[in-house]
Amino acid sequence: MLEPNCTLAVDLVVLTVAEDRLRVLTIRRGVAPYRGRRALPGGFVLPGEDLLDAAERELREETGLGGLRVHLEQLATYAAPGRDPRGRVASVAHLALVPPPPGRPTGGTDAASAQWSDVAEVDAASPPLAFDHRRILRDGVERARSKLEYTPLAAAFCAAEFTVNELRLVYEAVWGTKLDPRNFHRKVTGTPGFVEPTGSTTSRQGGRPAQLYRRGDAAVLHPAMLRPTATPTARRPRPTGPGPATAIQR
Amino acid sequence: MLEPNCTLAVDLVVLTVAEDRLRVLTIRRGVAPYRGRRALPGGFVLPGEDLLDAAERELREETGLGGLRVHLEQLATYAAPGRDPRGRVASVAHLALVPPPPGRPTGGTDAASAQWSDVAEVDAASPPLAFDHRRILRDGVERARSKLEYTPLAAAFCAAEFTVNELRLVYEAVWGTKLDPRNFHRKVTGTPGFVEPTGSTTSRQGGRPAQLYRRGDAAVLHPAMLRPTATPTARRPRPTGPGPATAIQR
DNA sequence: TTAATAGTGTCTATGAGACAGTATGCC
DNA sequence: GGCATACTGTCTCATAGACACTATTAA
Repeated sequence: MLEPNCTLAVDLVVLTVAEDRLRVLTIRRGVAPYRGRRALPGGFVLPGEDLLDAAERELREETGLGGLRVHLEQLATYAAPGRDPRGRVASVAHLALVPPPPGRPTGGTDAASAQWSDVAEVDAASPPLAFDHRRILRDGVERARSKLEYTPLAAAFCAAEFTVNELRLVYEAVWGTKLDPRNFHRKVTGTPGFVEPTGSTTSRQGGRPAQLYRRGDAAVLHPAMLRPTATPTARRPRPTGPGPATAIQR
Repeated sequence: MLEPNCTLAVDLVVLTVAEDRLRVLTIRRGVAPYRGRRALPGGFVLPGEDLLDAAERELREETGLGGLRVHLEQLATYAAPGRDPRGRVASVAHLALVPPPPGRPTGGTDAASAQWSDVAEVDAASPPLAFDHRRILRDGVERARSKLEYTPLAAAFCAAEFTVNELRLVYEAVWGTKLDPRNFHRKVTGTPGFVEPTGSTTSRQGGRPAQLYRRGDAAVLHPAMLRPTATPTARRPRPTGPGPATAIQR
């Protein structure tokens, strides 16, 4: 047998979209170190427990998100020496995407007060999150942003049935951009496997009733839903003047 | 202080392209468990050592890849209970992309014989790689494949200066596809920040001398180099017959 | 009716892929 | 010259984005 030399933990970046903003679940630490500080929910991996199971258990225990459909995936591992004053702790961070929670999250055993907060505010908060959780949060948000580009995972932020409009609001909240509703609609319904119509409609928005959709069965999107880029294509200067369009090389 | 409950290790998926094939570095295990089996190089993280440093050290120690430029990034963490019979081991796998090695890799301390092998052969080998290394290898290869799409990382497989042709051979080896040399050339040289001309040329291929390039400074490619898809766009049936091109919906 | 949201059509610019054709080296 | 590789031009189709327009409900 080997001599154990570190403690294995999981931390959770739990994201949702509520009131058109990207939100993250944080807890207030009830014990040292960083007692009283906000932190990402997490905890130690039990003997005989795999990482994803530990993350799922913590999600239930600490956040009271019992029955929700969640998307859960491993994010990255953080094990810098000194990141935890109690000793060598390797934290395997996980990313969870959940639909908007019905009410306030309920604190569990060691989570004094779980709470949804605006991601930007948490990132800029003073004092910052405990440990290296600010970095983990940033990595998680960036992962979520890029996953929305090439997977149908935005639906994980919605209820089981949703309208195209609701899906667009998810994209806008996560990316922090505005999208053209009409082009978005065409793109979503035109990408095979992205969404499936349920056949029923809803008029919860007012206006013409909208079709309801379920998440489709595609694992990746073809074509992808690319984020609008600041430089639409790195804006190569268009040849507008007279003369040959191609510059002489060499 | 906390009671350590696991052992922290790093494993390496070291990939290169040699003779137009994607190759992975494996070692033969000199100690139990899985003694005599092929495995990915790796080892335990030292006290006070961060993960990436451990991976870098193992890369040097175990594989004799001393002075090479390498790209090294964290891949994922594998910690299923029972994955190592010696006890609870969390392996933080890393992905390394290296230029074609000048000679045979030299085995280090506990690596009896490091060796480059065809990725497909290793994946299909019997007996399979030790531990869960087959799964790790697959995840690493898939990561490399998709990273080539949206980053200029293919250049990590090349010498410091390379031709467009050499870069294309990298893509073809990693993706296992053929690419049109002419379109590839236009795309690579037209994507800002992908490659930078050095000004000099080479005629190592025979034929007209080729420009030499260095890796550019872009972190991501705009536009991306997408893998050719089996279904170019999920092939919606093209309207070829007479009559209105758009089918009536509903 | 108006307001509001849902959804379609169409135009333009750009990129992907196919492939003809030109450039420049070595034999 | 012949051949091989490097590179450019051009055509076609698909997609992204802009935006006019139609559809269907509630008040």
